[in-house]
Amino acid sequence: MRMSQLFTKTSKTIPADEQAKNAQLLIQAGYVYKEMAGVYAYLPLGIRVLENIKQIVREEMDAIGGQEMIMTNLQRQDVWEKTDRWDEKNVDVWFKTKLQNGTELGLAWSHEEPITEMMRSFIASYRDLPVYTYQFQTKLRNELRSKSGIMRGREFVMKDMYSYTVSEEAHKKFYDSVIDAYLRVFERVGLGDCTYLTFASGGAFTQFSHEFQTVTDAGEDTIYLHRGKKIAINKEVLTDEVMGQLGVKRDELEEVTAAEVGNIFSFGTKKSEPLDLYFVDEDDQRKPVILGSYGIGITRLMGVLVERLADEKGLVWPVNVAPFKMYIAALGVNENVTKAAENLYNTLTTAGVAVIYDDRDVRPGEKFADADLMGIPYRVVVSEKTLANNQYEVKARTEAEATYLDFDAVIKKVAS
RNA sequence: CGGGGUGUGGCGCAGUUGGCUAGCGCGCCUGGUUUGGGACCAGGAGGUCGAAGGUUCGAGUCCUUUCACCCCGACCA
Repeated sequence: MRMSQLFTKTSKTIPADEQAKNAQLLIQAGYVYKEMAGVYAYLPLGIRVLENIKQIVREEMDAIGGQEMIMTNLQRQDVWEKTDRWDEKNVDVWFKTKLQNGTELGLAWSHEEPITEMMRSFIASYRDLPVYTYQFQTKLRNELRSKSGIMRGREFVMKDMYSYTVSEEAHKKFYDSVIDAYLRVFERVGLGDCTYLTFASGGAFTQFSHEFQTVTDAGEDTIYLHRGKKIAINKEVLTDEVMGQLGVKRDELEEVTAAEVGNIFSFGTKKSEPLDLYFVDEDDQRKPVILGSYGIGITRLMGVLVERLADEKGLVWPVNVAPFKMYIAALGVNENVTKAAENLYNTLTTAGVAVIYDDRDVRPGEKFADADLMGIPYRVVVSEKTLANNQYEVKARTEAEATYLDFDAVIKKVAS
């Protein structure tokens, strides 16, 4: 991508109507556009980050047997009535609308019911199980108050996975594999060292559910960390009994604020019974299917990355999720400089490496400031000075010192 | 939903107790000089002050209603 063709612009000032650091920086750097409170559009830079995060999640979900699909945003009333969740007294985040003939529809705030209803078409026998399916979907929630920028919006992207298994044992096994997969996801997006498997309130079928909480002041939850065991307990379930079960002592725990980036939950037969999702086992016995649901807030994760990693100069992206790996800044309007920069840009682009080439006729300071604000992991400077030694100046976003490399070394640096 | 705050060119802001043709910085357009950390000079375009109603000789400044946005709280399968 050439900087001169990118339609978004960076701004020298932060938007006055945003308080959250993630929203301030993402808007300032041109990653997102605020349509209204809690509703953000993802611009060319923003969607690249989002897609990179999704791809990591996709790979990990596929690795444990997940099959990707996508449900609909318009939902039926009758499906939700089966679990008594159509009523706004029970679910207060509904957006609803009507067909022209007056039929009421719901706008998807979750997909547990519709997807389970759908599975009746495909699950009849134990031979059809297990099923693990997931999607990346936009959820619409009529939150009373949105806040924290893209971390708590009325419209957001979530990866939600659902498991359908024959027994509690089979469920438990998959559930545990999801925990491992999630930990790999958070490791790969660059939050491994500050994201904790957290014990939270369960439901009718299990004592606990599990959350994945990333430590950040921008979060909304209070959790108690056990750094040694790399686990945490949500404040809502912190009791002597729970601490005893998990083998931790109160004075080993550290109270911190965190953001929930993932949640996994066992439903048992709580959904399958009212929604009539049964299967027949080897002994011709009719049994309800065991359900689990597993979510990762994709857009929230992006917000948390900003909150955790940004510095006083702007955004900072880990290489794995950055919109571009390298920012090529050509300094001056010199012909040789332009030629060398174009060559580097073309070589990397042809090799499939995402790089952004600042080909604008602006002063060096502006290019440096934009490279920093946009948070591109590596910045390479091409100028008469560097070319005099047949070299390129390469600086990591998170480091102060630059190194000088020749052409092949620059390629090697980002092509790995 | 309760409490608090804010709406003035694209962005960030200033506009004393109501008073003349509504300012400033950034950005934008034209020309020129510049080119290693957001340059400089000259000239220019762009707002009717969130919206509606009212008080007044006169309203960005006062009153009423309303909309939007931010923050705190409550809420968050």
